[in-house]
Amino acid sequence: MITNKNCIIRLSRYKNALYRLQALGFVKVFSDNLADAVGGTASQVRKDFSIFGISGNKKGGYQIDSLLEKLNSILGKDQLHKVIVIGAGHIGSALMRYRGFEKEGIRIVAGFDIDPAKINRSNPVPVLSLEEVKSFIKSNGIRIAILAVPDIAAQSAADLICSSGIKGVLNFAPLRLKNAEGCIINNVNLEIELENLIYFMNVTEKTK
Amino acid sequence: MITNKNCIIRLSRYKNALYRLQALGFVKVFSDNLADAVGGTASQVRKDFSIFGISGNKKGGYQIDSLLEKLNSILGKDQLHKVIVIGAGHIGSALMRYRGFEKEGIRIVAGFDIDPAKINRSNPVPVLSLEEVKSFIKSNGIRIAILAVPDIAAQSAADLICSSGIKGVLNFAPLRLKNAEGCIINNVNLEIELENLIYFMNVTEKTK
DNA sequence: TTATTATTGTGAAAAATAGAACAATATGAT
DNA sequence: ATCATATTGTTCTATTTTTCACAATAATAA
Repeated sequence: MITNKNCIIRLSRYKNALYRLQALGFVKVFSDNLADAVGGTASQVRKDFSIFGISGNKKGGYQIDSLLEKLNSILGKDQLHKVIVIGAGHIGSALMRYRGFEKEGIRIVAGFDIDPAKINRSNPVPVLSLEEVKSFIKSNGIRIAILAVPDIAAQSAADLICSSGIKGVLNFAPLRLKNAEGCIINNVNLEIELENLIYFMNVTEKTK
Repeated sequence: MITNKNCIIRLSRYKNALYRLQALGFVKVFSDNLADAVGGTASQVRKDFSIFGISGNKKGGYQIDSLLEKLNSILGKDQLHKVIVIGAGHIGSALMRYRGFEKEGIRIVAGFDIDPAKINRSNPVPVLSLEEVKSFIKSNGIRIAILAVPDIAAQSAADLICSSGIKGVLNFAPLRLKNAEGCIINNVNLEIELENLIYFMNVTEKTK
């Protein structure tokens, strides 16, 4: 079992690059093309593929369509993923309106908020009461949630959805959550991303 | 020079955990407390600190306030960072309205969009025309930009702002940008984050 | 057909990162 | 004042990740 997060991220990047190449009319691709496209080395591309038993043709490179098939299968993209958003504040609402997920087979099917004023059942993506979330998860077989609530509410919301059957959480609250047994939590922390950027800006500036 | 991104991310997490501990009335902290708080090991905490010449007291742990001072200085948090947002779509607008950055010394001072309908000079965070971005960056000494434009527009927008003096970009477009000399680009790719989550959900499920 | 070339696939080497172990030592107890 | 204890700082070890290097081989050319 591969536990290298960066490796999986690279697979996603390869996949995205391959779609772009395919759109440009390319049919096959070499490891160094992909390396250029995602910013790595050719041997890392080949090693990544070899880990997952993906093989190409000596001197012939890789067929883009069959490569995409394999990557999509590894990444679980051969099925539609229904996702709910917890928290209909600025970030949560933006995610519900964001159209970029659809083409990745990710559909946001509902949002939930504790504030009655935010509830709106007639939205394209309806916003429901947080009280309904448990039954919604169960009756719709939802496995993935995006958590976009204020940090003070994040842990209790995480506990609620994980105990309701959610298996994976993408957490936007700037806070490390204790994850329930059998539930994976990935964090997206914009403040930390910016701090990181600032740190590396500063050190490269000083080095120069 | 430290190039380990994860290490810098951990520093941010330590910092955040320390503020929480401080708010709870704690004055000193031990490496294992911090390890628990951010999910690592005590020796990694001490190692991280030692890399940056941060020292505590044998048997006495670390003074939270002086530790915070040092971490904040390393992370460049002893100054206010003015940030602009390129693209006033769903994500860009949400970021402009997001209040979480302020307490981190990050102030979004303006947004820019190519669509005249999006321009609004009387907003709390004004949305200006993309044509003005170069002069705005120069006259306000802006060094950091968040890029939240459609992927088709991302590279040209990145080229524009980098050539105007931007030194760091947080890119939300699901696309790896070629970075201009002297400009650092960090990517936040929500599709890839979700794919990653899905992959690890699937493998842990199969393993079980 | 045979030689040449380009590219893969992978094992071995190197580099980077994390973790364990423990001497050094400050603190508090007796 | 001495002892016992808790905790740091750092060295050493282990693990993970990346890169190198090259044999194997498929495609192309002569």
